[in-house]
Amino acid sequence: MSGSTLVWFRHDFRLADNPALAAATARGGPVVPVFLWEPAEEGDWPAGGASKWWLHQSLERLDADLRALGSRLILRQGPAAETLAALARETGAEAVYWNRRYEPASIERDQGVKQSLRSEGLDCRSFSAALLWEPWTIRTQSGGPYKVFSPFWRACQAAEPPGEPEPAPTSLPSPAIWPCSVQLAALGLEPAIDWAAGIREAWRPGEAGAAERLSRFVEEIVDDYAESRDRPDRDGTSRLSPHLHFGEISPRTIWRAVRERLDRQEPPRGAVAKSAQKYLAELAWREFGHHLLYHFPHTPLEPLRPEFARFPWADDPENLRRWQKGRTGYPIVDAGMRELWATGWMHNRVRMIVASFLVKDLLLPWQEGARWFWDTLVDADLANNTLGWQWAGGCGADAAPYFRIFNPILQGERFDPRGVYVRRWVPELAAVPDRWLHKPWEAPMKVLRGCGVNPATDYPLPSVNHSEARQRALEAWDELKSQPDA
DNA sequence: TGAAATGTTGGGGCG
DNA sequence: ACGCCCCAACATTTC
Repeated sequence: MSGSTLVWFRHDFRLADNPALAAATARGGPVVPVFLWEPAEEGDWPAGGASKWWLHQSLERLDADLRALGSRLILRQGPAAETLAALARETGAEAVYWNRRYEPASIERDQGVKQSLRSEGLDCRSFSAALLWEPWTIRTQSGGPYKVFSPFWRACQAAEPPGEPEPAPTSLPSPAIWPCSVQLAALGLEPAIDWAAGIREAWRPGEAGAAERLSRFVEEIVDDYAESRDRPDRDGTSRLSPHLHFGEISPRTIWRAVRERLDRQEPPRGAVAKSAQKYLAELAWREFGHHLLYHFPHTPLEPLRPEFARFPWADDPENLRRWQKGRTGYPIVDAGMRELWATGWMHNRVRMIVASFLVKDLLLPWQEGARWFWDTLVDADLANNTLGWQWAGGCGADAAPYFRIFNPILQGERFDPRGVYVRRWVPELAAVPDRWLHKPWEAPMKVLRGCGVNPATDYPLPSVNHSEARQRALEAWDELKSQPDA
C-alpha cells in the first residue's frame, strides 16, 4: 500500500490528458489534488483582473469535475515549498507530482520547490503537459534556440510527433480524511465590482467548455480557417486560447483533432487541408512563443534586439488612456479595444492593428500595451503576449520590421468590409455608411447629419493623423538606425 | 501576419 | 497607319 500523492495543479485544470494526475493515479495510493494561490511567486506577472476571473471559474469547474470522481480540489495560500511540505505532512504524502510551466519565475520557483521537497524525503516529479515540444527539445544545427518561425516550425515537424492524448481517470482514490481547504471565494479572485457580465456571457470556462469549443471548431470552423481567421466580422477562429492558457484542454488533444480532420481530406492539398495546416501552424506559434521565452527570459520587459532599448518612445498618458478606453477616433482600433474590455478577448487580426497603432502611430512603448493586455485578456499568457508585442514593436525575433506599419483605415476596409465588427463594438457609428465607416472624420457633414452623428461629441476625432504619424515613426526608426550602439 | 512610392506594360482614345 | 498620351493594372522597390 503506497502513501498518498499530492497533485499540484497549476495551469493544467483538466482531468483528461493530464500526465501528473495520471501518474499519481498509477501510483495506487490516495490522490490529493491541490491548488496554491500565491501571486507573489509569479514574479513581475501576477495574474491580471480578467485572468483572475477566469481562474476562479476554472477552479470551480475543476473541483466539480473532481467531485464527480469522488475526489475534490484542496485550495491553499502561501509559498509553494512550505505549503506543499505542510500539506504532505498532514496527508502522509510520499510524492508530489505536477506538470511543468515555462515562465522564468515559475521555473525558478519550481526548482526551489523540488529541491526543498526532496530534502524532506518526498518523491517529486514533473511532467510535460502544456506544450507539443518542450522548449529545449527543438534546437538549430549549432545547438542554439531558433529566432525565426519558419525554420523552427520545420524543426518541430521533423522532431518526434506529439503523442496520443490520454483519457481522464475514471476514479480517484481519496485519502481517509481530507485536509482542510480555503474557500474559493476567500482567494479574492472575483472582482469586487461585478464588471464581468460581458465576459461571463462570452465564455464557458472549464474542461467541458473547452471540449465543446474544440468540437465546434473542428466541425464548423476549421475548414474555412485560412480565409476566415483574418475576419473579425466572422466567428472564424478557434477561441481556444484561454482554455489552452489554463490547461483546460491539452495541445495534444487539439493537435490530434485537427490532424484527423486534415488526414481525411481529399484532395490532400485542397483548401480545407490548407486551412487545417494553417491552424496547426498557429499552434506552432504558441510553441515558438514558449521556446523564445524559455531561451530569452528577459524579453517580457526588454526588447530582444538590444538597440531598441534606446528607441525614442513617447510619454503620453492621455493618448495611452484613449487607446485603452477605445477612444482613439479610429473605428477599427476602438472596436478592438472595446471588444477586449467587454469580453476579455480580441480577435487576432485586430490585436495586430491596435498594437501597430499604439507602437507606431502613438509611439508609445510596446511594454505599455503588453501590460494592458496582461490585465484585460482572459487568455493573457506571458509567452504569447511577449511574442506578440515584441513582434508588433519590431524589436523581437522574426518581428515585423519596424517600418511595417498598419494603416488602420485600410485594415478596417479589408477585414471588416461591411462594418459588422465596428458597428457591433462602436454603436455610435452604426448608421454611418460603409464608405465612411472606417474614416468617419472624412465623411461630408451632410452625410453625418443624415445619420445623426455629431463629430467630436458622439465619437472622438482622431488624436493623430495616420500618414503624419507614419512619417514620425519612420523618422524615429531612422534615428535609431543612424546611431547603432551609441 | 503592410503600405506607399516608383516602375513597367499594354490597351485604347485621339490627332 | 502611326505616334503620342493617359491611365489602369500589375510588379518591384523602398520605407
